[in-house]
Amino acid sequence: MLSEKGVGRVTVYRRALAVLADAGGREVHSRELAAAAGTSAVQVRRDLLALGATGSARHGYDIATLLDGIERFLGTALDQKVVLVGVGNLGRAVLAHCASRLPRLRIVAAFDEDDWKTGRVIKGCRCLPAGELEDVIAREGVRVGILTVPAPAAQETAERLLRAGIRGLVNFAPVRLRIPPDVFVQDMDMGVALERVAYFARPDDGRRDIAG
Amino acid sequence: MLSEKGVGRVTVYRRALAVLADAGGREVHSRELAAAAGTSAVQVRRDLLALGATGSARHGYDIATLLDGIERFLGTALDQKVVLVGVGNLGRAVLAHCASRLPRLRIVAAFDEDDWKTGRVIKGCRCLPAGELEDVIAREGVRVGILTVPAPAAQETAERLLRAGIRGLVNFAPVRLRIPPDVFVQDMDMGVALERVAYFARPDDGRRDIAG
DNA sequence: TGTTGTGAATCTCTTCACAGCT
DNA sequence: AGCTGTGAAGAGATTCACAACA
Repeated sequence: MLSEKGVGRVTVYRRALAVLADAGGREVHSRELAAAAGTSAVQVRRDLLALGATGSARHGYDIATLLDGIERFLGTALDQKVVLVGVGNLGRAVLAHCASRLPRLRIVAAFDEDDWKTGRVIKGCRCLPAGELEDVIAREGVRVGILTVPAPAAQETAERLLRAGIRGLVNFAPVRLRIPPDVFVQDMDMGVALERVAYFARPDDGRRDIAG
Repeated sequence: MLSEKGVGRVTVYRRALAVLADAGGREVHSRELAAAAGTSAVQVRRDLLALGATGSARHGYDIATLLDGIERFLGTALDQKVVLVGVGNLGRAVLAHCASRLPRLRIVAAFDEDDWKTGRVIKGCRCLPAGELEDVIAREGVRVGILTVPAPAAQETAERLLRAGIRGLVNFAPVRLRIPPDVFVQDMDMGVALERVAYFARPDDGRRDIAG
């Protein structure tokens, strides 16, 4: 009942609402949420409507009710176990980010090929040899994986994760994964992102019409 | 003449084409490019058409010609100077990634508040005190910035970058930046990404109909 | 036969416009 | 007066279907 993009926006609303609630706020208008989430007020109202929330013309939306509604909508999504594969620079950065900002998504283990990394605790997360990947995922029932391995290892690693039971992936490797469509993949390709920004920020901002 | 999303896809095509060219390939069919880029053959043909490239029914597209066409389309975009602000875990990971995979986007400097980081060379990139940010950007004419600072510093840092002349940003901070619409911003919010994946990978895959 | 090029249809998301409420 | 709720319109992107061609 809510678009794929909409789910992303709702998580942003949740974040903004949590801040407002912490600050002692009681009510919020769609316009404010829109500003916080970087979208329009109409879009906010549509999204909130789509997940059953409702507000009053006088006071807008009740923050506590809204938060509760979003939590109910997201359901078990926010309290899941996660594994991360590839404890390089990026892997460590992601581990740190998750630990400090996403406490409810528990990273049960990080995996790496390098022996000298395994056995240690990195950013509060135990690091295990890649060989134990299947065991841990199956035993813990993990459904979400984060891929921070080098590009050449991405496809093979993804397949291992899928075989072990993973149902959703955040893929930081600059590679398009070839996997069945019933597994949700979110690509985080910083190369593409950077080149896109470079394109739209380029000095020659003149339109190129029909072929250069 | 090409959508915002299309530009992102074209950069992926370019990557795939470079690999094919290195392997000695001469021609490529839209279907192959589609597989490499994770999209459909029709989409590829539309994109290529939009940037003026054309193929033959017999042999598909000529790889060299296509690469050349894409380079001409992207123009100066790929050879730009970039600055990065925030040399934490994530910043270092991004520096390493750029150095190894995006050699043409030259990161002229990384900035950080912490004195013990500045003055050193990290991942092949000189690290300067944040105070020199405006000077370097103006002097070098940098138009692209990467934000890897902590969330609380993101808005203020972004404003400093914009005042100094930055026209496009890759924002890794989990914050919606409030900046003028003529500056291109690409958000790379791993929190949103993870929560979205968690949602679509959740165990309770049952549809929730009209309100819970 | 298999592929490109492309008008038309479709689908999805977003915005507009405004009725209804307080 | 200002906000929510929502049908209708609009804009974009993607897919369908097929003509043209080698």
